[in-house]
Amino acid sequence: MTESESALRRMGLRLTPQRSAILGYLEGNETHPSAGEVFQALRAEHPTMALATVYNTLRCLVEAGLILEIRVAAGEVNYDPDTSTHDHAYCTRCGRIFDLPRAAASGPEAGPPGFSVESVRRVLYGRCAECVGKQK
Amino acid sequence: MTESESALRRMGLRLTPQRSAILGYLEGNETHPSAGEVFQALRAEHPTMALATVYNTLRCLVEAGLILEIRVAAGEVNYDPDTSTHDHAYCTRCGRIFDLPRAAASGPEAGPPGFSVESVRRVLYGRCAECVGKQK
DNA sequence: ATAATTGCAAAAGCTTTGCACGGAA
DNA sequence: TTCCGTGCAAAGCTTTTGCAATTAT
Repeated sequence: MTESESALRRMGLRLTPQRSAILGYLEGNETHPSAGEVFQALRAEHPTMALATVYNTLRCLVEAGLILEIRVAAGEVNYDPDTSTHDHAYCTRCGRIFDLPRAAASGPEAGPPGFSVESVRRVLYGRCAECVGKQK
Repeated sequence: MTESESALRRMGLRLTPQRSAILGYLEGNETHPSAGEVFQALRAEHPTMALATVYNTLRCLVEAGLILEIRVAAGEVNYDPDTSTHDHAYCTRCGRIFDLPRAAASGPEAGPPGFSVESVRRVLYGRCAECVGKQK
């Protein structure tokens, strides 16, 4: 059983084949897939898995703190299995999301008066190396 | 004619009553409304305005650089008439979005190798003063 | 006059929900 | 055995699109 799987159990969640598959796909995955992409990727190996199950599972995993959800593009939520502190760079042409180490001095984390900060997200928007200079 | 309106003209866009109304509603608005909220707010004064027009107009204004779109909550895009450099704080309980001045030292703005940065967004997630301590 | 823009309605995505069956513990 | 989780289908939302009629320039 992987570390993530035992973490699931610790959260009081059952370990089903579907959850194993989704966790296994996310593990070490740096593509920041959306729910739909996870579904497509697992379809070959798990033809009966429902898209709703993918959504349900991803929500569970987020609530359990095993993965992060990131919102950089309109119309979809992407998931990141790396829960350590880091930033993201989003290419506005190809849509890819890159991980970035967060610099030590990334600014004060103070909100408005009385605001209790739980997490800080930082996203760089621009063109990735492959898309720089290309039109449209 | 307001500054925003002449800016519209400069972009080669026509100045319609609907666009004036939307610009007027956004001007100085600090609530970061979604398209649906803009539509609801203008409904009384402009009963014939279509929701699609609101969406079209907001997209125009974003492309013209007159407003910013911000994505902090799932399922909707919010708009910010303040295009100056600043950050946001999002209350995960009540959903309100607050403006934050961006500190001078807000970290390096370098992406992956070859990445050309166009803009940087920073969001603090947490509980606002009114929601801190409240349950759920 | 001309072409952009609107309103309306339909459609397209993404995501959630209800419910009966099936499987993990 | 228990009841959580799955699959399926339907519904909910936000957003986009097609097209005829309207209107800014």
